[in-house]
Amino acid sequence: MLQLYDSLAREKRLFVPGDPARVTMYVCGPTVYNHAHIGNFRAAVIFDLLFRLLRRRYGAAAVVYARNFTDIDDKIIKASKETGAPIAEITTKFAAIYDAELAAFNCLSPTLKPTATGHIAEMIALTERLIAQGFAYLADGHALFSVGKFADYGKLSGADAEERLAGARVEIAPYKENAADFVLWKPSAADEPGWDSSYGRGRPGWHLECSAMIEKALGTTIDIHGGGQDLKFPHHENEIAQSACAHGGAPLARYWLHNGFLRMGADKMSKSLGNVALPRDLLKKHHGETLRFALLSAQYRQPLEWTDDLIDQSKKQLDRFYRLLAETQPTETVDVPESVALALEDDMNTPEAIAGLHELRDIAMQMEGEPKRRAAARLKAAGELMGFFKVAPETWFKWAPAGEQRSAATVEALLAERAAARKAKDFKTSDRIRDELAAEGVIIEDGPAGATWRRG
RNA sequence: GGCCACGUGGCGGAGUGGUGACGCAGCGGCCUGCAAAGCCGUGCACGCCGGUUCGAUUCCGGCCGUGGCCUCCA
Repeated sequence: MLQLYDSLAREKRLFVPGDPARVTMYVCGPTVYNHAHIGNFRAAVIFDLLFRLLRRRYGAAAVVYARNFTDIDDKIIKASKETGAPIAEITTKFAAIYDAELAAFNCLSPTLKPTATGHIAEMIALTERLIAQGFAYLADGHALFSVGKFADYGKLSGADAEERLAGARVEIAPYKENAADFVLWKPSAADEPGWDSSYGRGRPGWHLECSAMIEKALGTTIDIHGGGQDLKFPHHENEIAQSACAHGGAPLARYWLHNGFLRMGADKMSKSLGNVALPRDLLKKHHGETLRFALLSAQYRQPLEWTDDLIDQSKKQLDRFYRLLAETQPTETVDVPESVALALEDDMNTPEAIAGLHELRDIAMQMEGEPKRRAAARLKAAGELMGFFKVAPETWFKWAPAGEQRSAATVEALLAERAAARKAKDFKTSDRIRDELAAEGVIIEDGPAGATWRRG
């Protein structure tokens, strides 16, 4: 019984897909003109988790998850003009980086990764339909959506458009019939990229692409639409309006999910504030799985403080789990224990699920032999559902940030030297070696079977 | 100004009308040559003021504080 908080209904609702044999989810992806920041990744990781939960419940083949790349946009045009690089080169590059970095966070690849430029014809057709039906109009080379024609406008964001605009700081474009109307299509200057349409050469507005891609890739009404809180207005509000009007009133999505933000100190993390942490930099110092754990340490709708301490705590918790897995080497496939599954199915209560992981570990630690192995397998299954335990425990404990680290071979050599010293009860030497390695982040642990080492 | 969230112990962060989150850090102990890991034990937590209630951190009202959206944004 999967329950999800629906932002439109403003309550938790039992998830019932339109067709259990084809469950559809769409999430707004990045505009690919520079590096994503860790806040962007929170959304990606959260919806990856939901993707995993849906696959578990309905079968991997039954879930279609689409996440787009916005690859035509004024910021991209600007980046191209500034760097001299062709637009396609910029967007291809940053889309590839985005995918690769998310893979390091143990995110599964979405089923579909549509691009805006791959759906120009659909966007033009959608706009023509909206114009023909009187929901949109042409003015000064622009195609504009007439917000007044859609009675439910504002339902998602909780305020009608006029109220919002009352406090807006933007100037109203003179060609708009009403201040709240938004652009479907805008004209392109000669030196700007554009496509020919029946209403002139131009390019799509931001909101149009998602409606067009959803319609083409997933259908008229999808099960889940996800994105960050800040996308509610105007982006999602506009998507809802376009799609509903183009589809005779059929809703765009059955469930709307919005994730909360990462905070850096007192503020929201954002590029304009300059307080961003980039996965690109973080991955140089931390394992992607540690960062994934950190992102999941708060419930997805709540704000989360992003600090170095949070990353450290995440690493330590994963160490505890990996330690058990290293010791027991479970390989069998078992069902995900209820404690964790139920927590996740309750609107993705990841903190409670993580508490369940700790409980599973505690249970296993009290056992010996085969029962311990089986108990460890349960922990492994639970963690894997959340996208953890992707690597072998040995790999986990020997992982080091790129470069500058002492090689495994020299650590082993020093360990042998230390073992000899300990045998001779030369603890001064043995402690010196341990301290030396500790200074480099290599931790030695003496056990009954000799010393082992890990990177801290 | 309009709309919307949130305020839990040193820190991160769940949850609940009446005992326990969980984790990190701390403290005491066991284990260890010493450590580490592990184990055991440990800590007057729920912004303030009213109200409802036998009883509120949990419900209601007010206040204070913080944050988000209203402009590209996860």
